[in-house]
Amino acid sequence: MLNHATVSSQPTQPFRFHAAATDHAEGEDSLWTAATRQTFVANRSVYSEGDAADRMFKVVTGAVRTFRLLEDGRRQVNAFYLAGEMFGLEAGETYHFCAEAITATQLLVIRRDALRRRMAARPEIMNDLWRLTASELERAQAHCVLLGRKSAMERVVSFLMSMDERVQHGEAIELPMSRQDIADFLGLTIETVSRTMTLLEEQKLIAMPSARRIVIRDRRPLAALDA
Amino acid sequence: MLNHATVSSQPTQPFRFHAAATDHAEGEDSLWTAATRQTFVANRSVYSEGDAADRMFKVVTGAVRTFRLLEDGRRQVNAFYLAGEMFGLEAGETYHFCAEAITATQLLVIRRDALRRRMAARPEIMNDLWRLTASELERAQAHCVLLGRKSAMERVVSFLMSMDERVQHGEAIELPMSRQDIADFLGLTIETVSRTMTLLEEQKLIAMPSARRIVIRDRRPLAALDA
DNA sequence: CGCAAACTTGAGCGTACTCAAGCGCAGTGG
DNA sequence: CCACTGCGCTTGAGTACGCTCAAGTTTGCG
Repeated sequence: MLNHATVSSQPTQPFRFHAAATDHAEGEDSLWTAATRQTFVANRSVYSEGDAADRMFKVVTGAVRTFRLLEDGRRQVNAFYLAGEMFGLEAGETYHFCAEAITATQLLVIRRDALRRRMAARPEIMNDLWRLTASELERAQAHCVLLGRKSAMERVVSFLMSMDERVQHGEAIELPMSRQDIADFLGLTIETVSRTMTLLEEQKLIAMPSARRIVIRDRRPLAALDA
Repeated sequence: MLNHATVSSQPTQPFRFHAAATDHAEGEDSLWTAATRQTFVANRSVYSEGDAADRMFKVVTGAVRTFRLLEDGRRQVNAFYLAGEMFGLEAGETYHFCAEAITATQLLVIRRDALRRRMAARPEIMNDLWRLTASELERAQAHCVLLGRKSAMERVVSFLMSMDERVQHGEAIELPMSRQDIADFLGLTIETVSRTMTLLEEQKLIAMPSARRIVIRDRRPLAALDA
């Protein structure tokens, strides 16, 4: 049985099953050992809105974005998934989003019928999947607060702090996604994201060795903005 | 067993179990017949953020809002729940939102341990609750698109269309919530909501016999705006 | 090295916000 | 019966934050 005490308390972070579930012989590993591995080049679609939701994924390396498009091309990025994070779990029959690899990406893929078989054998798995859905819900709700009520500066800081927590960071945060991806995630334009980051750099709160590498220089005021 | 084919295809609408599950002797009713009934006056809190999530609710009459507050008083309304709709289901141990009665409201209340007992007896119920969580997730994600990428006009129209579908409408839509509630739901200010509705009225797309009563006059262009 | 894509910067604009006043309706009391 | 009051809503004027359009600049890759 999976460790139920490890549901993330961080609503901005995708759910992960306990990484060190060594005392659970049939824990996480039993789910993903049956999985196949699949490699995607940058910008390759994993699935599209409306596709039959017959698989679930876990990022091994790389990064994935899920998003929705409006008719006129406006895009809302729903979430980014980094190494160790799972996505593509649907209760219904079809996906409600598009998912694309951001960079070269390796995914573990588990078929839904395999999932169902395992659930039949060990009903606790259903509970775990429910909690995964619930943690995605929590994340989406927190994102609504950001999109509905926060300024551009607060959004960008919130994003950077979240990435900082999720990336295994030696010094700098490596951003796999473009400014356009970030903008579409935060409900801003690419120019506003760029300007806001420049402002943070001018205020010496962050450093940008390159556009995709961010170093947090002064955590305190950033955390305050991320209330 | 509940009718699994009835997961709402409308992401903007809270989930309802099939209303006419007459062929399922132990369907929805078996869940809520064990429930107690509780009455709330307008603006009375149902639960607060951080409270132990030990109960789940179903609106009999009235309306409920769930929301989150930031330190400085900014508020994001997550959802409105009308008659027949359920809320307060959490996978974790505490609520992530505040819930308040908007008007005088009657709720069915089911305790979580009762829910757990029923799940133990009939595991399909867990599946139904998972689907309820999943439909809330879908709604939240659709709301992210609205908050991140839609104009004030599109947001207001989207809200009105959603209310129109959910309220059992004879002619007019009766809004239980204030302009402030709507504004905090749509990520706008009260003035913008008011101005936008006035504009819709001037364009003869809606009529407002009173501030809380809205009549859809020309559905076509409104539906186009709600793409 | 050269090109294209990604990112940054600048100038001007527009949508939605802020601040403020006015309106309308329901409830209350003279 | 009607003024009074309070609250919710509307309307107005001015502003600001983030967007649009348009160069530049940097980066990565062939």
